[in-house]
Amino acid sequence: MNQLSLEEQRRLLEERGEIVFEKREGRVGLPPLPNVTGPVRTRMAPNPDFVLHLGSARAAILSHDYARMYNGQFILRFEDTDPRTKPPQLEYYKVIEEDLLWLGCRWDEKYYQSDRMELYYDIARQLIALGGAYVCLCPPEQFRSYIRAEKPCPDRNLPPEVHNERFDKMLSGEYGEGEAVLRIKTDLHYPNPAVRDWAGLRIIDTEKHPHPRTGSRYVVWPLYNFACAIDDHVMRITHIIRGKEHVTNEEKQRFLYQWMGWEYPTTIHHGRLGIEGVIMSKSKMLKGLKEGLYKSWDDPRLVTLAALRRRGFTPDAIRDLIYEVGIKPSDAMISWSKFCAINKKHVEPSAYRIFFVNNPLPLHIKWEHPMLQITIPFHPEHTKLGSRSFTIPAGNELSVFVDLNDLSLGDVVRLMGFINVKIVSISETRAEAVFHSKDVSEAKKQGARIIQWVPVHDHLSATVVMPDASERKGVIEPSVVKLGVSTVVQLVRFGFARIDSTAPVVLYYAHS
RNA sequence: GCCCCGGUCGUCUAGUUGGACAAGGAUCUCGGCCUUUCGAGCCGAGGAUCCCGGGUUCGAAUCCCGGCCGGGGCGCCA
Repeated sequence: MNQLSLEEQRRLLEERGEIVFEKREGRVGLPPLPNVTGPVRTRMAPNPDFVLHLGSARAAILSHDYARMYNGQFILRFEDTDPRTKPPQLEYYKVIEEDLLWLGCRWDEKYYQSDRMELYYDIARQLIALGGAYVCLCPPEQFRSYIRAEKPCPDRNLPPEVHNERFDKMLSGEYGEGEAVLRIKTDLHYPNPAVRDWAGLRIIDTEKHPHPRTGSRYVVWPLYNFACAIDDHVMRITHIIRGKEHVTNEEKQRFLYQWMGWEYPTTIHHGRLGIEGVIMSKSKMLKGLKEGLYKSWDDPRLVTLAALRRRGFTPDAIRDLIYEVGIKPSDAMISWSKFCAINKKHVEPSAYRIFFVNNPLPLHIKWEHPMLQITIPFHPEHTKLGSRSFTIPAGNELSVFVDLNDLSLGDVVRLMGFINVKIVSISETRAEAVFHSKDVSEAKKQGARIIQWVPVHDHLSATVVMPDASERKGVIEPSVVKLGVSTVVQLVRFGFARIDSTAPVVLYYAHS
Protein backbone atom coordinates (compact mmCIF):
# COMPACT_ATOMS: atom_id res chain seq x y z
CA MET A 1 0.00 0.00 0.00
CA ASN A 2 2.65 2.48 1.00
CA GLN A 3 4.48 1.78 -2.24
CA LEU A 4 1.68 3.45 -4.13
CA SER A 5 1.81 7.14 -4.83
CA LEU A 6 -0.26 9.47 -2.71
CA GLU A 7 -2.65 10.01 -5.62
CA GLU A 8 -3.21 6.29 -6.05
CA GLN A 9 -3.76 5.79 -2.34
CA ARG A 10 -6.35 8.53 -2.35
CA ARG A 11 -8.07 7.17 -5.41
CA LEU A 12 -8.34 3.70 -3.89
CA LEU A 13 -9.70 5.04 -0.62
CA GLU A 14 -12.21 7.23 -2.40
CA GLU A 15 -13.36 4.34 -4.57
CA ARG A 16 -14.06 2.30 -1.48
CA GLY A 17 -16.00 5.24 -0.12
CA GLU A 18 -13.89 5.32 3.01
CA ILE A 19 -12.55 8.81 2.88
CA VAL A 20 -13.36 11.67 0.58
CA PHE A 21 -10.49 14.02 -0.07
CA GLU A 22 -11.71 17.48 -0.74
CA LYS A 23 -9.68 20.33 -1.98
CA ARG A 24 -9.48 22.74 0.90
CA GLU A 25 -10.42 26.29 0.14
CA GLY A 26 -9.99 29.50 2.02
CA ARG A 27 -12.78 30.80 4.22
CA VAL A 28 -15.68 32.50 2.46
CA GLY A 29 -17.70 35.16 4.16
CA LEU A 30 -17.54 36.14 7.80
CA PRO A 31 -17.08 33.68 10.66
CA PRO A 32 -20.09 33.37 12.98
CA LEU A 33 -20.54 36.03 15.63
CA PRO A 34 -20.25 34.83 19.24
CA ASN A 35 -23.07 35.17 21.78
CA VAL A 36 -25.97 35.63 19.42
CA THR A 37 -29.12 35.07 21.45
CA GLY A 38 -31.58 37.47 19.87
CA PRO A 39 -31.61 40.35 17.44
CA VAL A 40 -28.11 41.64 16.85
CA ARG A 41 -27.61 45.37 17.18
CA THR A 42 -24.30 46.92 16.19
CA ARG A 43 -23.10 50.46 15.80
CA MET A 44 -20.59 52.60 14.03
CA ALA A 45 -19.51 55.55 16.16
CA PRO A 46 -17.33 58.01 14.25
CA ASN A 47 -16.15 61.40 15.41
CA PRO A 48 -17.12 63.84 12.66
CA ASP A 49 -13.76 65.59 12.88
CA PHE A 50 -12.68 63.99 9.60
CA VAL A 51 -13.86 61.72 6.81
CA LEU A 52 -13.79 57.92 6.91
CA HIS A 53 -10.70 56.04 5.72
CA LEU A 54 -9.73 52.46 4.99
CA GLY A 55 -9.10 51.82 8.69
CA SER A 56 -12.56 53.05 9.64
CA ALA A 57 -14.03 50.83 6.95
CA ARG A 58 -13.08 47.76 8.97
CA ALA A 59 -15.37 48.60 11.89
CA ALA A 60 -18.06 49.96 9.58
CA ILE A 61 -18.31 46.97 7.27
CA LEU A 62 -17.96 44.38 10.01
CA SER A 63 -20.58 46.06 12.19
CA HIS A 64 -23.02 46.60 9.35
CA ASP A 65 -22.63 43.19 7.74
CA TYR A 66 -22.95 41.27 10.98
CA ALA A 67 -26.17 43.16 11.74
CA ARG A 68 -27.50 42.16 8.31
CA MET A 69 -26.26 38.60 8.67
CA TYR A 70 -28.38 38.17 11.80
CA ASN A 71 -31.32 40.31 10.65
CA GLY A 72 -30.52 42.95 13.22
CA GLN A 73 -29.99 46.69 13.20
CA PHE A 74 -27.00 48.82 12.40
CA ILE A 75 -26.79 52.15 14.18
CA LEU A 76 -24.88 55.27 13.20
CA ARG A 77 -23.86 57.37 16.17
CA PHE A 78 -21.86 60.56 15.84
CA GLU A 79 -19.52 60.93 18.78
CA ASP A 80 -19.12 64.66 18.71
CA THR A 81 -18.42 65.48 22.34
CA ASP A 82 -15.13 67.33 22.06
CA PRO A 83 -15.55 70.78 20.53
CA ARG A 84 -12.14 71.76 21.87
CA THR A 85 -9.36 69.37 20.83
CA LYS A 86 -11.20 67.27 18.24
CA PRO A 87 -13.72 69.78 16.96
CA PRO A 88 -16.44 68.23 14.81
CA GLN A 89 -17.21 69.98 11.53
CA LEU A 90 -20.61 70.14 9.94
CA GLU A 91 -19.41 69.05 6.50
CA TYR A 92 -17.86 65.88 7.89
CA TYR A 93 -21.15 64.62 9.31
CA LYS A 94 -22.44 64.74 5.75
CA VAL A 95 -19.38 63.18 4.12
CA ILE A 96 -19.31 60.34 6.63
CA GLU A 97 -22.90 59.52 5.74
CA GLU A 98 -22.00 59.53 2.05
CA ASP A 99 -18.99 57.33 2.71
CA LEU A 100 -21.09 54.83 4.63
CA LEU A 101 -23.78 54.71 1.96
CA TRP A 102 -21.15 54.26 -0.71
CA LEU A 103 -19.72 51.35 1.27
CA GLY A 104 -23.17 49.80 1.32
CA CYS A 105 -23.61 50.32 5.05
CA ARG A 106 -27.10 51.71 5.38
CA TRP A 107 -28.01 52.50 8.98
CA ASP A 108 -31.34 51.80 10.62
CA GLU A 109 -31.05 54.47 13.30
CA LYS A 110 -28.96 57.60 13.60
CA TYR A 111 -27.98 59.56 16.70
CA TYR A 112 -25.87 62.57 17.63
CA GLN A 113 -24.29 62.51 21.06
CA SER A 114 -24.46 66.29 21.15
CA ASP A 115 -28.26 65.87 21.21
CA ARG A 116 -28.14 63.63 24.25
CA MET A 117 -26.50 65.80 26.88
CA GLU A 118 -29.47 65.70 29.25
CA LEU A 119 -29.29 61.92 29.24
CA TYR A 120 -25.63 61.99 30.26
CA TYR A 121 -26.34 64.53 33.02
CA ASP A 122 -29.15 62.34 34.27
CA ILE A 123 -26.95 59.25 34.53
CA ALA A 124 -24.28 61.38 36.21
CA ARG A 125 -26.82 62.33 38.90
CA GLN A 126 -27.79 58.71 39.36
CA LEU A 127 -24.17 57.67 39.73
CA ILE A 128 -23.54 60.39 42.29
CA ALA A 129 -26.56 59.24 44.29
CA LEU A 130 -25.32 55.64 44.08
CA GLY A 131 -21.93 56.73 45.40
CA GLY A 132 -20.41 55.64 42.11
CA ALA A 133 -19.19 59.02 40.96
CA TYR A 134 -17.76 62.16 42.45
CA VAL A 135 -16.78 65.64 41.40
CA CYS A 136 -13.03 65.94 41.73
CA LEU A 137 -11.39 69.34 42.10
CA CYS A 138 -7.81 68.12 42.17
CA PRO A 139 -5.32 69.46 39.66
CA PRO A 140 -4.56 66.60 37.23
CA GLU A 141 -0.95 66.20 38.43
CA GLN A 142 -2.00 65.85 42.02
CA PHE A 143 -4.77 63.43 41.20
CA ARG A 144 -2.34 61.22 39.30
CA SER A 145 -0.03 60.94 42.28
CA TYR A 146 -2.89 59.79 44.52
CA ILE A 147 -4.03 57.28 41.93
CA ARG A 148 -0.54 55.92 41.37
CA ALA A 149 -0.29 55.37 45.12
CA GLU A 150 -3.67 53.61 45.06
CA LYS A 151 -4.98 56.26 47.45
CA PRO A 152 -8.28 58.15 47.24
CA CYS A 153 -8.09 61.82 46.44
CA PRO A 154 -9.52 64.13 49.16
CA ASP A 155 -12.76 64.58 47.21
CA ARG A 156 -13.53 60.93 46.71
CA ASN A 157 -15.12 60.19 50.07
CA LEU A 158 -17.17 63.37 50.42
CA PRO A 159 -20.93 62.65 50.70
CA PRO A 160 -23.12 62.58 47.57
CA GLU A 161 -24.83 65.84 48.52
CA VAL A 162 -21.54 67.70 48.17
CA HIS A 163 -20.97 66.20 44.77
CA ASN A 164 -24.48 67.01 43.72
CA GLU A 165 -23.89 70.64 44.60
CA ARG A 166 -20.57 70.65 42.83
CA PHE A 167 -22.18 69.12 39.76
CA ASP A 168 -24.77 71.94 39.87
CA LYS A 169 -21.91 74.39 39.85
CA MET A 170 -20.27 72.63 36.93
CA LEU A 171 -23.47 72.93 34.94
CA SER A 172 -24.06 76.55 35.86
CA GLY A 173 -20.61 77.52 34.72
CA GLU A 174 -19.06 78.33 38.08
CA TYR A 175 -15.99 76.27 37.30
CA GLY A 176 -13.66 77.01 34.45
CA GLU A 177 -12.03 74.50 32.16
CA GLY A 178 -9.93 72.02 34.11
CA GLU A 179 -11.23 73.06 37.51
CA ALA A 180 -13.70 70.23 38.06
CA VAL A 181 -14.28 66.81 36.62
CA LEU A 182 -16.77 64.06 37.37
CA ARG A 183 -15.00 60.77 38.01
CA ILE A 184 -16.33 57.24 38.04
CA LYS A 185 -15.31 55.24 41.09
CA THR A 186 -13.42 52.06 40.32
CA ASP A 187 -11.26 49.70 42.30
CA LEU A 188 -8.35 51.89 43.47
CA HIS A 189 -6.12 48.83 43.38
CA TYR A 190 -7.02 47.91 39.83
CA PRO A 191 -3.80 46.64 38.19
CA ASN A 192 -3.94 49.08 35.30
CA PRO A 193 -3.61 52.60 36.78
CA ALA A 194 -5.18 54.05 33.64
CA VAL A 195 -8.49 52.56 34.66
CA ARG A 196 -8.59 53.85 38.24
CA ASP A 197 -11.30 56.47 38.85
CA TRP A 198 -11.51 57.56 35.25
CA ALA A 199 -12.94 60.89 34.19
CA GLY A 200 -16.50 60.91 32.87
CA LEU A 201 -17.44 64.54 32.32
CA ARG A 202 -15.37 67.68 32.05
CA ILE A 203 -15.81 71.35 31.37
CA ILE A 204 -15.31 72.94 27.97
CA ASP A 205 -15.56 76.67 27.47
CA THR A 206 -17.95 76.67 24.55
CA GLU A 207 -17.89 80.46 24.33
CA LYS A 208 -14.31 80.00 23.16
CA HIS A 209 -14.93 76.68 21.43
CA PRO A 210 -18.52 76.61 20.23
CA HIS A 211 -19.93 73.28 19.15
CA PRO A 212 -21.06 73.22 15.50
CA ARG A 213 -24.45 71.80 16.42
CA THR A 214 -25.21 73.16 19.88
CA GLY A 215 -23.12 76.32 20.00
CA SER A 216 -22.44 77.49 23.54
CA ARG A 217 -25.44 75.83 25.13
CA TYR A 218 -23.44 73.29 27.15
CA VAL A 219 -20.25 73.65 29.15
CA VAL A 220 -20.19 70.18 30.72
CA TRP A 221 -19.28 67.55 28.18
CA PRO A 222 -19.03 63.77 28.55
CA LEU A 223 -15.78 62.05 27.71
CA TYR A 224 -15.65 59.13 25.34
CA ASN A 225 -16.03 56.37 27.89
CA PHE A 226 -18.93 57.99 29.66
CA ALA A 227 -21.05 58.80 26.61
CA CYS A 228 -20.14 55.59 24.83
CA ALA A 229 -20.90 53.36 27.80
CA ILE A 230 -24.30 54.94 28.34
CA ASP A 231 -25.27 54.96 24.69
CA ASP A 232 -24.27 51.38 24.06
CA HIS A 233 -26.60 50.36 26.86
CA VAL A 234 -29.46 52.72 26.08
CA MET A 235 -29.32 51.86 22.38
CA ARG A 236 -29.38 48.17 23.31
CA ILE A 237 -26.19 47.39 21.41
CA THR A 238 -25.51 43.65 21.60
CA HIS A 239 -22.14 43.54 19.85
CA ILE A 240 -19.46 46.18 19.80
CA ILE A 241 -16.95 45.79 17.00
CA ARG A 242 -14.06 48.22 17.21
CA GLY A 243 -10.29 48.51 17.11
CA LYS A 244 -8.18 47.01 19.85
CA GLU A 245 -7.03 50.45 20.97
CA HIS A 246 -10.32 50.33 22.89
CA VAL A 247 -9.65 47.32 25.09
CA THR A 248 -8.75 49.44 28.11
CA ASN A 249 -11.90 51.44 27.55
CA GLU A 250 -13.95 48.30 28.00
CA GLU A 251 -12.30 47.76 31.37
CA LYS A 252 -13.18 51.32 32.36
CA GLN A 253 -16.74 51.14 31.14
CA ARG A 254 -17.43 47.88 32.91
CA PHE A 255 -17.20 49.78 36.22
CA LEU A 256 -19.99 52.12 35.12
CA TYR A 257 -22.08 49.13 34.03
CA GLN A 258 -21.50 47.57 37.43
CA TRP A 259 -22.72 50.68 39.27
CA MET A 260 -25.79 50.87 37.06
CA GLY A 261 -26.50 47.15 37.13
CA TRP A 262 -26.28 46.90 33.36
CA GLU A 263 -24.98 44.02 31.30
CA TYR A 264 -22.00 44.76 29.10
CA PRO A 265 -22.34 43.91 25.38
CA THR A 266 -20.15 41.35 23.62
CA THR A 267 -17.04 42.99 22.25
CA ILE A 268 -14.78 42.19 19.34
CA HIS A 269 -11.58 44.16 19.21
CA HIS A 270 -9.97 43.81 15.82
CA GLY A 271 -6.37 44.71 15.05
CA ARG A 272 -5.32 47.81 13.23
CA LEU A 273 -5.16 47.96 9.47
CA GLY A 274 -2.14 49.39 7.73
CA ILE A 275 -1.32 49.74 4.09
CA GLU A 276 2.27 49.88 2.96
CA GLY A 277 3.78 53.31 2.61
CA VAL A 278 0.65 55.20 3.62
CA ILE A 279 -0.32 57.18 6.68
CA MET A 280 -3.53 55.92 8.22
CA SER A 281 -3.53 58.34 11.12
CA LYS A 282 -6.41 60.78 11.07
CA SER A 283 -4.47 63.48 12.86
CA LYS A 284 -1.55 63.24 10.42
CA MET A 285 -3.87 63.46 7.44
CA LEU A 286 -5.57 66.44 9.00
CA LYS A 287 -2.19 68.04 9.60
CA GLY A 288 -1.11 67.54 5.99
CA LEU A 289 -4.38 69.03 4.86
CA LYS A 290 -3.93 72.06 7.07
CA GLU A 291 -0.37 72.60 5.88
CA GLY A 292 -1.49 72.48 2.28
CA LEU A 293 0.37 69.27 1.49
CA TYR A 294 -2.93 67.84 0.29
CA LYS A 295 -5.44 69.90 -1.64
CA SER A 296 -8.40 68.11 -0.16
CA TRP A 297 -9.34 64.98 1.76
CA ASP A 298 -9.67 63.00 -1.45
CA ASP A 299 -6.05 63.58 -2.48
CA PRO A 300 -4.85 60.40 -4.23
CA ARG A 301 -2.02 59.97 -1.72
CA LEU A 302 -4.55 59.43 1.06
CA VAL A 303 -6.51 56.29 1.76
CA THR A 304 -9.70 58.05 2.71
CA LEU A 305 -12.74 56.39 1.24
CA ALA A 306 -13.26 59.54 -0.81
CA ALA A 307 -9.78 59.27 -2.31
CA LEU A 308 -10.15 55.57 -3.08
CA ARG A 309 -13.55 56.21 -4.64
CA ARG A 310 -12.06 58.93 -6.79
CA ARG A 311 -9.40 56.57 -8.09
CA GLY A 312 -11.93 53.93 -9.04
CA PHE A 313 -11.68 51.51 -6.14
CA THR A 314 -15.03 49.85 -5.55
CA PRO A 315 -16.87 49.24 -2.28
CA ASP A 316 -16.88 45.54 -3.15
CA ALA A 317 -13.10 45.51 -3.29
CA ILE A 318 -12.90 47.16 0.11
CA ARG A 319 -15.41 44.69 1.49
CA ASP A 320 -13.42 41.73 0.13
CA LEU A 321 -10.32 43.13 1.74
CA ILE A 322 -12.02 43.61 5.10
CA TYR A 323 -13.50 40.10 4.97
CA GLU A 324 -10.10 38.66 4.26
CA VAL A 325 -8.48 40.51 7.12
CA GLY A 326 -11.37 39.45 9.33
CA ILE A 327 -11.96 40.06 13.02
CA LYS A 328 -8.73 38.81 14.55
CA PRO A 329 -6.93 41.00 17.07
CA SER A 330 -3.61 40.99 15.26
CA ASP A 331 -2.63 43.94 13.10
CA ALA A 332 -2.50 43.59 9.34
CA MET A 333 -0.20 45.37 6.92
CA ILE A 334 -1.86 45.20 3.53
CA SER A 335 0.23 45.40 0.38
CA TRP A 336 -0.94 47.56 -2.47
CA SER A 337 -0.52 44.66 -4.86
CA LYS A 338 -3.05 42.69 -2.83
CA PHE A 339 -5.58 45.49 -2.66
CA CYS A 340 -5.13 46.37 -6.33
CA ALA A 341 -5.50 42.75 -7.40
CA ILE A 342 -8.81 42.54 -5.55
CA ASN A 343 -10.05 45.74 -7.12
CA LYS A 344 -8.93 44.60 -10.57
CA LYS A 345 -11.14 41.54 -10.26
CA HIS A 346 -14.16 43.73 -9.63
CA VAL A 347 -13.41 46.42 -12.14
CA GLU A 348 -11.97 44.43 -15.06
CA PRO A 349 -15.22 43.03 -16.50
CA SER A 350 -16.80 46.46 -16.81
CA ALA A 351 -13.79 48.64 -17.55
CA TYR A 352 -13.94 50.27 -20.97
CA ARG A 353 -10.70 49.82 -22.89
CA ILE A 354 -9.65 53.12 -24.38
CA PHE A 355 -6.46 54.54 -25.84
CA PHE A 356 -4.35 57.02 -23.95
CA VAL A 357 -0.87 57.92 -25.17
CA ASN A 358 1.45 59.15 -22.46
CA ASN A 359 4.46 60.61 -24.28
CA PRO A 360 2.69 61.51 -27.50
CA LEU A 361 4.77 61.83 -30.62
CA PRO A 362 3.11 62.32 -34.02
CA LEU A 363 3.85 59.40 -36.30
CA HIS A 364 3.37 60.15 -39.99
CA ILE A 365 2.64 57.05 -42.02
CA LYS A 366 3.07 56.96 -45.78
CA TRP A 367 0.10 55.02 -47.03
CA GLU A 368 -2.24 55.42 -49.96
CA HIS A 369 -5.66 54.62 -48.48
CA PRO A 370 -9.38 55.28 -48.95
CA MET A 371 -11.64 56.65 -46.23
CA LEU A 372 -11.73 54.12 -43.41
CA GLN A 373 -13.91 53.41 -40.44
CA ILE A 374 -12.09 51.49 -37.69
CA THR A 375 -14.35 49.94 -35.09
CA ILE A 376 -12.82 48.53 -31.92
CA PRO A 377 -14.84 46.97 -29.08
CA PHE A 378 -14.63 48.61 -25.68
CA HIS A 379 -13.91 45.21 -24.18
CA PRO A 380 -12.42 42.14 -25.86
CA GLU A 381 -14.92 39.78 -24.25
CA HIS A 382 -17.84 41.76 -22.91
CA THR A 383 -19.47 42.92 -26.12
CA LYS A 384 -22.36 44.51 -24.23
CA LEU A 385 -20.02 47.38 -23.46
CA GLY A 386 -20.22 48.26 -27.17
CA SER A 387 -17.52 49.73 -29.32
CA ARG A 388 -16.16 52.98 -30.67
CA SER A 389 -15.09 54.00 -34.16
CA PHE A 390 -12.29 56.04 -35.62
CA THR A 391 -12.88 57.67 -38.99
CA ILE A 392 -9.75 57.93 -41.11
CA PRO A 393 -10.10 60.29 -44.09
CA ALA A 394 -8.75 59.15 -47.46
CA GLY A 395 -5.24 60.24 -48.48
CA ASN A 396 -1.67 59.12 -48.99
CA GLU A 397 -0.46 59.99 -45.53
CA LEU A 398 -1.96 59.52 -42.10
CA SER A 399 -0.87 60.80 -38.68
CA VAL A 400 -1.40 59.23 -35.29
CA PHE A 401 -0.03 59.88 -31.82
CA VAL A 402 1.99 57.06 -30.33
CA ASP A 403 4.17 56.75 -27.27
CA LEU A 404 7.77 57.67 -28.01
CA ASN A 405 8.93 54.83 -25.78
CA ASP A 406 7.17 52.28 -27.97
CA LEU A 407 9.20 53.18 -31.04
CA SER A 408 12.58 52.13 -32.27
CA LEU A 409 14.03 52.68 -35.69
CA GLY A 410 13.46 49.91 -38.20
CA ASP A 411 10.90 48.08 -36.08
CA VAL A 412 7.51 46.97 -37.19
CA VAL A 413 4.79 47.95 -34.73
CA ARG A 414 1.09 47.22 -34.84
CA LEU A 415 -1.39 49.99 -34.20
CA MET A 416 -3.81 47.98 -32.15
CA GLY A 417 -6.92 47.04 -34.08
CA PHE A 418 -5.66 48.76 -37.20
CA ILE A 419 -2.50 48.21 -39.27
CA ASN A 420 1.18 47.31 -39.03
CA VAL A 421 3.77 49.94 -39.89
CA LYS A 422 7.53 50.03 -40.18
CA ILE A 423 9.36 52.91 -38.47
CA VAL A 424 11.72 54.70 -40.83
CA SER A 425 12.74 57.78 -38.86
CA ILE A 426 12.50 59.18 -35.35
CA SER A 427 13.33 62.69 -34.17
CA GLU A 428 12.55 64.79 -31.11
CA THR A 429 9.32 66.08 -32.57
CA ARG A 430 8.11 63.51 -35.07
CA ALA A 431 8.50 60.02 -36.42
CA GLU A 432 7.86 58.55 -39.82
CA ALA A 433 6.72 55.16 -40.93
CA VAL A 434 5.55 53.29 -43.97
CA PHE A 435 2.64 50.95 -44.27
CA HIS A 436 3.76 47.36 -43.73
CA SER A 437 0.72 45.10 -43.59
CA LYS A 438 -2.77 44.79 -42.28
CA ASP A 439 -3.13 41.47 -40.52
CA VAL A 440 -2.44 40.82 -36.88
CA SER A 441 -0.94 37.48 -37.86
CA GLU A 442 1.68 39.36 -39.84
CA ALA A 443 2.45 41.46 -36.78
CA LYS A 444 2.88 38.30 -34.73
CA LYS A 445 5.19 36.86 -37.32
CA GLN A 446 7.32 40.00 -37.22
CA GLY A 447 7.30 39.97 -33.43
CA ALA A 448 5.82 43.45 -33.62
CA ARG A 449 4.87 45.38 -30.53
CA ILE A 450 1.11 45.95 -30.42
CA ILE A 451 0.54 49.50 -29.25
CA GLN A 452 -2.28 51.93 -28.59
CA TRP A 453 -2.68 55.03 -30.72
CA VAL A 454 -4.81 58.15 -31.09
CA PRO A 455 -5.51 59.86 -34.44
CA VAL A 456 -3.96 63.31 -34.64
CA HIS A 457 -7.07 64.71 -36.32
CA ASP A 458 -9.32 63.36 -33.58
CA HIS A 459 -7.74 63.58 -30.14
CA LEU A 460 -8.11 65.35 -26.81
CA SER A 461 -5.45 66.37 -24.34
CA ALA A 462 -5.65 64.48 -21.08
CA THR A 463 -4.07 64.48 -17.65
CA VAL A 464 -3.77 61.37 -15.54
CA VAL A 465 -3.29 62.03 -11.83
CA MET A 466 -1.11 59.30 -10.41
CA PRO A 467 -1.28 57.79 -6.87
CA ASP A 468 1.61 60.02 -5.77
CA ALA A 469 -0.33 63.06 -7.05
CA SER A 470 2.08 63.59 -9.94
CA GLU A 471 0.49 64.23 -13.31
CA ARG A 472 0.99 62.43 -16.60
CA LYS A 473 0.11 64.47 -19.66
CA GLY A 474 -0.90 62.93 -22.93
CA VAL A 475 -3.58 62.51 -25.54
CA ILE A 476 -6.71 60.42 -25.36
CA GLU A 477 -9.37 59.26 -27.75
CA PRO A 478 -12.54 61.41 -27.72
CA SER A 479 -14.83 58.59 -26.58
CA VAL A 480 -13.75 59.48 -23.05
CA VAL A 481 -16.27 62.31 -23.15
CA LYS A 482 -19.21 60.06 -23.98
CA LEU A 483 -18.20 57.59 -21.28
CA GLY A 484 -18.50 60.43 -18.81
CA VAL A 485 -17.36 61.33 -15.33
CA SER A 486 -16.91 58.52 -12.79
CA THR A 487 -16.66 55.77 -15.40
CA VAL A 488 -13.81 53.38 -14.71
CA VAL A 489 -11.72 52.66 -17.79
CA GLN A 490 -8.65 50.70 -18.65
CA LEU A 491 -6.20 52.92 -20.46
CA VAL A 492 -4.76 50.19 -22.63
CA ARG A 493 -1.20 49.27 -21.69
CA PHE A 494 -1.21 52.06 -19.10
CA GLY A 495 -3.60 51.04 -16.35
CA PHE A 496 -7.02 51.33 -14.77
CA ALA A 497 -8.30 54.81 -14.03
CA ARG A 498 -11.48 56.68 -13.25
CA ILE A 499 -12.69 59.59 -15.34
CA ASP A 500 -12.72 62.57 -13.00
CA SER A 501 -13.65 65.30 -15.44
CA THR A 502 -14.15 65.57 -19.22
CA ALA A 503 -13.53 69.26 -19.87
CA PRO A 504 -10.62 69.32 -19.42
CA VAL A 505 -10.07 65.58 -19.51
CA VAL A 506 -8.67 64.40 -16.18
CA LEU A 507 -8.43 60.84 -14.97
CA TYR A 508 -7.33 59.44 -11.61
CA TYR A 509 -5.11 56.41 -11.83
CA ALA A 510 -6.08 53.33 -9.84
CA HIS A 511 -3.53 50.63 -10.63
CA SER A 512 -2.06 48.67 -13.50
C1' G B 1 8.33 51.92 33.95
C1' C B 2 3.15 49.83 34.54
C1' C B 3 -1.25 47.21 32.21
C1' C B 4 -3.23 44.45 28.06
C1' C B 5 -2.98 41.75 23.34
C1' G B 6 -0.69 39.30 19.39
C1' G B 7 3.27 36.10 16.43
C1' U B 8 1.40 30.40 10.17
C1' C B 9 5.06 31.50 2.84
C1' G B 10 7.78 38.54 1.24
C1' U B 11 2.42 40.18 2.28
C1' C B 12 -2.86 38.79 3.75
C1' U B 13 -5.27 34.61 5.45
C1' A B 14 -7.35 29.07 6.61
C1' G B 15 -6.49 25.74 10.32
C1' U B 16 -6.40 26.35 17.42
C1' U B 17 -12.48 21.12 21.82
C1' G B 18 -4.54 17.79 19.78
C1' G B 19 -5.02 13.10 14.94
C1' A B 20 -7.63 13.05 7.30
C1' C B 21 -1.52 19.01 7.74
C1' A B 22 3.94 15.85 3.70
C1' A B 23 0.31 23.12 6.60
C1' G B 24 -4.72 24.93 2.30
C1' G B 25 -6.18 29.56 -0.38
C1' A B 26 -5.03 34.62 -2.12
C1' U B 27 -1.32 37.98 -3.54
C1' C B 28 3.66 37.92 -5.36
C1' U B 29 7.80 35.97 -8.60
C1' C B 30 9.07 32.77 -12.69
C1' G B 31 7.59 29.69 -16.80
C1' G B 32 3.72 27.82 -20.34
C1' C B 33 -1.07 28.17 -23.04
C1' C B 34 -4.57 31.51 -24.99
C1' U B 35 -5.40 36.38 -26.66
C1' U B 36 -5.73 42.34 -31.87
C1' U B 37 -2.91 44.50 -24.28
C1' C B 38 2.55 44.65 -20.80
C1' G B 39 -4.97 43.29 -19.38
C1' A B 40 -8.19 39.16 -18.20
C1' G B 41 -8.43 33.84 -18.09
C1' C B 42 -6.32 28.86 -17.67
C1' C B 43 -2.08 25.46 -16.38
C1' G B 44 2.51 24.62 -13.87
C1' A B 45 6.57 25.94 -10.67
C1' G B 46 8.86 28.77 -6.55
C1' G B 47 8.30 30.39 -1.79
C1' A B 48 6.54 28.55 5.70
C1' U B 49 12.60 25.07 10.46
C1' C B 50 3.81 27.13 11.88
C1' C B 51 8.85 33.22 16.43
C1' C B 52 12.54 30.37 19.76
C1' G B 53 13.45 26.81 23.82
C1' G B 54 11.53 23.32 27.06
C1' G B 55 7.29 20.24 28.79
C1' U B 56 2.61 17.06 28.40
C1' U B 57 1.17 13.12 24.73
C1' C B 58 1.34 7.29 20.89
C1' G B 59 0.73 12.11 18.30
C1' A B 60 1.43 19.48 19.01
C1' A B 61 0.63 25.00 14.37
C1' U B 62 -3.11 23.62 18.06
C1' C B 63 -2.40 22.40 25.30
C1' C B 64 1.28 24.16 29.53
C1' C B 65 5.78 26.98 31.15
C1' G B 66 9.84 30.28 29.98
C1' G B 67 12.05 33.60 26.55
C1' C B 68 12.30 36.77 22.16
C1' C B 69 9.95 40.04 18.87
C1' G B 70 5.80 43.14 17.44
C1' G B 71 1.37 46.11 18.53
C1' G B 72 -1.95 48.88 21.69
C1' G B 73 -3.15 51.59 26.24
C1' C B 74 -1.27 54.65 30.48
C1' G B 75 -5.64 62.75 28.00
C1' C B 76 -10.10 66.54 31.73
C1' C B 77 -8.99 62.82 23.03
C1' A B 78 -12.19 59.53 20.30
